[in-house]
Amino acid sequence: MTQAVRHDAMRARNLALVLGEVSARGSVTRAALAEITGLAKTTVSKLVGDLIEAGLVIETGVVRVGERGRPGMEVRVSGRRVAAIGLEINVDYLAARVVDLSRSVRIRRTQPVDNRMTSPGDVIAILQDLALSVVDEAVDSGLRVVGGVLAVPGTVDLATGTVHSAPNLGWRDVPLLSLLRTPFPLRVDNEANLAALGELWFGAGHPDFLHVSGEIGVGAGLIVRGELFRGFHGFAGELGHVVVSPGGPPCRCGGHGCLETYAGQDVLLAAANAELGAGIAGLLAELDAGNRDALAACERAGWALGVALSSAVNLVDPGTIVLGGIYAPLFPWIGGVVTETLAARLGQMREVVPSVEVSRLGTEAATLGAAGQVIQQVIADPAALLNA
Amino acid sequence: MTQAVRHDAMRARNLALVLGEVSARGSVTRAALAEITGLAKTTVSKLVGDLIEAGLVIETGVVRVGERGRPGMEVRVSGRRVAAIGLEINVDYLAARVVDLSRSVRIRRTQPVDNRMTSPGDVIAILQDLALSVVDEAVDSGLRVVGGVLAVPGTVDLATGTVHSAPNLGWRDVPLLSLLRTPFPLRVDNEANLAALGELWFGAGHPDFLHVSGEIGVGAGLIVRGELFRGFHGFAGELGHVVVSPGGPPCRCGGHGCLETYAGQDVLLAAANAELGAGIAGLLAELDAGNRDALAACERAGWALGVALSSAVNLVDPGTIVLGGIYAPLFPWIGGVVTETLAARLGQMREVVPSVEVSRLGTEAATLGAAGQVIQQVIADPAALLNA
DNA sequence: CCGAATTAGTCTAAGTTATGGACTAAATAT
DNA sequence: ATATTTAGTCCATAACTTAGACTAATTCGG
Repeated sequence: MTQAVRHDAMRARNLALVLGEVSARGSVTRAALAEITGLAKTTVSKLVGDLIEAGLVIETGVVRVGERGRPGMEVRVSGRRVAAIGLEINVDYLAARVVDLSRSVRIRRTQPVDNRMTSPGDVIAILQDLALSVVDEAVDSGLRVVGGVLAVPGTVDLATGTVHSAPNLGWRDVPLLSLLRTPFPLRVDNEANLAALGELWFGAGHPDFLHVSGEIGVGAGLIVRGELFRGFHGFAGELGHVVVSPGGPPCRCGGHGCLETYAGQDVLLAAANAELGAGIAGLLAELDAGNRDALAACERAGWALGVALSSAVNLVDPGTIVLGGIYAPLFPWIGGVVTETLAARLGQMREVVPSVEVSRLGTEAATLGAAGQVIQQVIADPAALLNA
Repeated sequence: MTQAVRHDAMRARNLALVLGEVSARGSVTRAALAEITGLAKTTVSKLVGDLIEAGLVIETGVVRVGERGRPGMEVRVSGRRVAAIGLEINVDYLAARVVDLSRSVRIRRTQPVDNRMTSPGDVIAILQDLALSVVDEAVDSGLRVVGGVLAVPGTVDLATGTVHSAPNLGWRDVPLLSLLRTPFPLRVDNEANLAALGELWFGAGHPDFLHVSGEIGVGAGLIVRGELFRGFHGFAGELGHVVVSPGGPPCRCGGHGCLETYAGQDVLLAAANAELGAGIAGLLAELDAGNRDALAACERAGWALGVALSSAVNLVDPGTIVLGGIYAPLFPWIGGVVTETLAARLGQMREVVPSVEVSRLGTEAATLGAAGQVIQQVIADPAALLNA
């Protein structure tokens, strides 16, 4: 249920409203903010004053808005004080990103580690060192890291920060959060979800799409009106196990003919006769060289993706579809088939078939989404930070 | 974005908070409300006073809560003043229901009309007469009908109230809302969505489920945390066109092997060699008589439903699955297969496979959901009604 | 070059709502 | 019969937002 609204909550909401508009518009004058929000000039001035004092917003300079009259003083979100950290454990690397409140990426750090060969305990130790060193660097440049999120390729219990199952890492029931000691509040979340959020805040721009994360598994994150759809238990978006053909190849989930058995990374590499060790780069080389098996594998994967996505479109009606992860570099070979398959299965029903686009972020999406989530939280409720 | 919060908005939200708790708990004392909401006793008293004055809430009587002390005066939502109307156009009938603010169904009216044989104009005329007569009856018993929603089996543009496409009625681009003259504000919405909402407010009780409406087409409404998920264009929940087998029978949507080609009403009847004219009753008779074709058709439909639902569960992660429409009476013959198919495809991945339940409402779900939506709106923002 | 017009931002008195604590009311326990 | 406990009201106060007066900084017209 909603909470009781007292004077302080009223103020908190208006503070968030103002900061949200400043963040969305880049820079605005107080007068414009009053116009936009419907709040009185006085109120806006006071709220902006508080935000400036807290270091969340800075005055950028005088700008003439209309033809005549006193020019306004524009303000924008300050990137000097508050920052957030995004962490990621993936199959073959650990990564950290620091993003400031204005959504500029301040620090990028990626560290190759074969996490399938390493015990969870060791991975966690390395990750903790990485996080601490990155935070030190951030603090040195005057930033205050107010929080962080850790992206993991698997299902996560958000409340406890426990990894329920991460098949690609070979992890089961690892209480990640309680094993990590960080000098900032940390949460753990699913990599596909965070990648979708990353795309939302740092990529495409539109606030309605289904973001597909092709990795060894295939995940998806659905963004509706700028918000992530999680489902009841938080496991929504398991596109990899949507049915493509019920009599198809057996899948590790127990079913048959899931999308993953057609379009997962390992399957693609195997079907293309590319070296598994070379990863996606090897496949790309084969494709460039015109390897028929590789081309056929992509064709098949694209068709399967189209079939699965047609089910997804019918069920959740996304605005557009963004292909990320390994599908981003493979887009030239699969984009066309996906679009055609989708159109063939949806064209009669819908006036508009969602367009299929490429992600602009590549592998960085999840870490950026992770850090972005903390930033978003500050912008959505700055009062929580001021009063803390 | 959120709106500016002024004193009146603060009051409006607290009013909604109090009324919401009263509605959710049946009857409560002011003291308990203060405890629950966190508002001061004084504030609760004033808010409840306003709600009583507006006729939205009434005092029911003195009740002893604790062991000692002055007994509290309980209040509950009043069903005496405010009511809403739910209307439905379906293939072979028109229906109207009047529901009061306490969610009691006050008037039920169903009128058989073969809407496939009747022009939209004539259908609308009959519906308007029905609506007016029902509202008259409601007014006679002291109710004030504050709004209504009309359920239609097809895709609807919510903003304009235009039926985009209703294949079972044979309608295309009918501007329903602008053709209807009603003495209350009216909206038009999709039947499957409203049926899900009906189940939410008048049926199962839990606030997280996927409600499947089996009719000639197969639709679904997803309820998450008590809210309907609509998707970007408002067309989410088209379960009928989720892929069961990509090489399956051709579907009117242009695709192949959609769920509808296995589990739609007409397909079921045809496969069971039941008379199409007799409708679902005919099929039920055949099943009771042990007709092998009919049993096999149900087996096949249940399997297909299970396959499609496994995709749905992977994508949207519903709390439970509720089977409504024709699947409610057919549940004894399909429920088992659906559950088994679902378990076989999901068991390895998830600890908990959503349970498959029957709808308690049958054909009434959509009209109740329609009226309920208006009631819900009043409870979510009573201030809008007070100030109007 | 100066005054009128225009727009931005601040200051102040007033309005609305919630609150805390004192108060009254109505019951049980001793 | 009195103390204790709980429900609900009353009233002075506090925390916001607001409207409108005011000051500041600019352009326009003569």
